[in-house]
Amino acid sequence: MVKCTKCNQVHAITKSGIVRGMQRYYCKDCKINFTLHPKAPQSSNINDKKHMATIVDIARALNISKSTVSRALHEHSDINIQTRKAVLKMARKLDYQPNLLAKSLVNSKSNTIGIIVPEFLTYFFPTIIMGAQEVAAKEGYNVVICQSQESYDTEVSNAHVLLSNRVDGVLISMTRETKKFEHFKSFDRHGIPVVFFNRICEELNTSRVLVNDYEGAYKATEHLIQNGYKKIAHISGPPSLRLSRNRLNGYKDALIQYKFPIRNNLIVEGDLSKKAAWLAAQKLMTAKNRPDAIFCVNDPTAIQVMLYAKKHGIRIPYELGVVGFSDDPMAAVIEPPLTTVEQPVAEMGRTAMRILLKEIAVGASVVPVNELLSTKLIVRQSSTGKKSS
Amino acid sequence: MVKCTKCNQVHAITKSGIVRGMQRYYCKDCKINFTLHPKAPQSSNINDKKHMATIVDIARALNISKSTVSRALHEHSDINIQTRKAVLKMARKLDYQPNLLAKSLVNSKSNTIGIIVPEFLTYFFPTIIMGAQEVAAKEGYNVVICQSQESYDTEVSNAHVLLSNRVDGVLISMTRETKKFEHFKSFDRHGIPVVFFNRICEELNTSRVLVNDYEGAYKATEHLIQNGYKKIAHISGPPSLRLSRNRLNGYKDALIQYKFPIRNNLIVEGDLSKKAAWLAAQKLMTAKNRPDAIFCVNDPTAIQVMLYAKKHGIRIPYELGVVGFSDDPMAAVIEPPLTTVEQPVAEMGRTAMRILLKEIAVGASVVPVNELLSTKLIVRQSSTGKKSS
DNA sequence: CTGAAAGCGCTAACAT
DNA sequence: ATGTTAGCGCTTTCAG
Repeated sequence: MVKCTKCNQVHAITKSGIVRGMQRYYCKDCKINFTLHPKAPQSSNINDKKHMATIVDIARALNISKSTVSRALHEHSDINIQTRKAVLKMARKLDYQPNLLAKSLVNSKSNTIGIIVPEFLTYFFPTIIMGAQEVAAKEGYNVVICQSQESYDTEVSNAHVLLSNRVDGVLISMTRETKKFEHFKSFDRHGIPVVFFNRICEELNTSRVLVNDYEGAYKATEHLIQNGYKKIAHISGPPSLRLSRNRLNGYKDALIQYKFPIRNNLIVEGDLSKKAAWLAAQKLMTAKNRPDAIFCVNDPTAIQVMLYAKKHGIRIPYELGVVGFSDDPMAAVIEPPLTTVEQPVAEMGRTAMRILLKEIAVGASVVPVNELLSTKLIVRQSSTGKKSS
Repeated sequence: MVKCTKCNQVHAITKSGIVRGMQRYYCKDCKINFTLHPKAPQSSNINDKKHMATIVDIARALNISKSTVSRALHEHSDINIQTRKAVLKMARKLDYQPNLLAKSLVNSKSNTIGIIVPEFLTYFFPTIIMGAQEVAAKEGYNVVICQSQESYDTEVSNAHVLLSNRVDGVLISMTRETKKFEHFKSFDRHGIPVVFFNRICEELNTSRVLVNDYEGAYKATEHLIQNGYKKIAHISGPPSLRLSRNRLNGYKDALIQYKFPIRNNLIVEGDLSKKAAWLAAQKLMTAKNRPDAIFCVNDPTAIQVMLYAKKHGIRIPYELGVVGFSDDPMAAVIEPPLTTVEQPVAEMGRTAMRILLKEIAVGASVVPVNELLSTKLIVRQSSTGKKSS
């Protein structure tokens, strides 16, 4: 309630325009115009434990304008060096922390990158994130990480969160159950670049970073063949993911190349989870015509196979050869050590982030790139027992 | 350059106050006042692929005020149900995504929690983060994760980033080299609640979540004693961390309780890293009077000890008993399976986040709580060879 | 070299 | 039930 400065009454006041940004009032009784001046800066506010200093606080303390403070803080063109020093000093004194929310709002640029991964309990995604963060940090970007937990709905909600937080770009590895892509497209609609890695979205024409899954799988299968295994099975990933299909194809083509038959009962579909891996192992090893080797879509799967074999007294590598994919640290520790296809995990994160930051910098829609990193077979003892036995 | 609306000249123009938020100009030549009206909303803007719809776009489209839109979007008190529906429909049509940056700025509340961890490559911290995220998500909070990488400088910079991003609260597990705490105190200075977990800061009077490290270590050591081991060594963590000291004390007290001598040459300080663990194992096992069991400060350390033993043909558990701490998934996979002290890792994250959110909700400085979660000894084969042999 | 003003998108107090 | 206004903290023309 505004009171007249003269009669101190409230009932006869009407507004009468704005002058120099201040509301002007008119008292019908006293017939005067007046403006309410902002209350003197309550010093209580600045001393308030909770108050975070702003550029206005610095400006007031130095009796200069906030524009000058802003410029001083940004080593802007030509600022009086004295002024600059004074501002910097005061900023430190007031423990000034720039409010990036405000800055982002003004600039329509949050300097934040979103990452969506299905999980980060196995070593794979954390390592990718580390690589990505390393590159992002160098360029002054922050990273917010979302876990979709292999759930499509969660992934959709992750996408909204990132959009609402106005991230400048997004790195994505899809869930295994994602079949609709509207939530990804909305990034594009708003001009937010997206780079897929590892589990890419084939329906969208964005940049992608992958390892050569086909080649890795081919080498793994070839290795088993060359080590004397005859009935080589494969536990695959969900066919919705291209990496599953590529690894499956690598496996098949190696068999074909070496004139091995492709038997459908030796190909069991998993979903990359431990549980599915265990069931697949069970299915394969209890069949009449059981395999003497298994190439697994990833290391966690291979490790479940080994645990299953151990539990049932199946000797690795003599009765069963096993090869995995990823070189999970566990692979080197399990007994016998697991042969696996090493992929440059951290490098994948770095590469994806590098591409993304470039797309952000360029701004306009760029031609998507497809980066294909190569793999390397790491031979350990889980796959070398047949020939020598 | 403002041109007079009448004479179209520029030289005689001066400003003459602001009316209804619009700058008013005066042409000295023509002696008229005029206002430059904002150019008609360029419809190009709305159709612009990049443009993100705002409440103003919705308001304009519906010819209502933005407050009404804001209210409709928030199921506010009493809004005409028709209006609400229209707004919601238009919001969907324009693919409206609320700008949380703006919202946070206005509310001085970002609905974001910062987490600082030393690393997230072992399973431990990712699991904690998962637990924390789970609780945060339920309350509508986002989480931004920072890795200090065991570096004090990085940790300081992490703290600044979180402060600048105006997180509403912070969860921290310190680096092993943090000895100064100014960067933590600044959270408190700005009224941002902090909860430490696992690696707490003893100098700060904040809430903390820990497991009963002492008790876990005591049980582990007691277990080794009861299984017939006589010369029980300990590879500890850096004494800067309280958890190291607590585990060390648990170890010592168990020895004392059972009237075992405490020999300083059987206590080797590690730093939780693999490398230090390997060196510690080497130091212990090449000493004249080598131990017949080692209680390790954590599982990664214990695993290095086992790998060292394997490499040098030391048979576990017969010549050397090993116990770890944490129940890392690797512990169950290594051969022989590793006896370890299980701690409720995900629960630790959940508890810490619950406490933090409560402190945020209460607002004022609350009495810090100390949560102590309990541990459980998981007996596997790495520690049960002596008695039976 | 510095200041004044506008505006980023939103909420909320106030006024109808 | 809806509109008006101010302001969150910052950057960025524009005008001296």
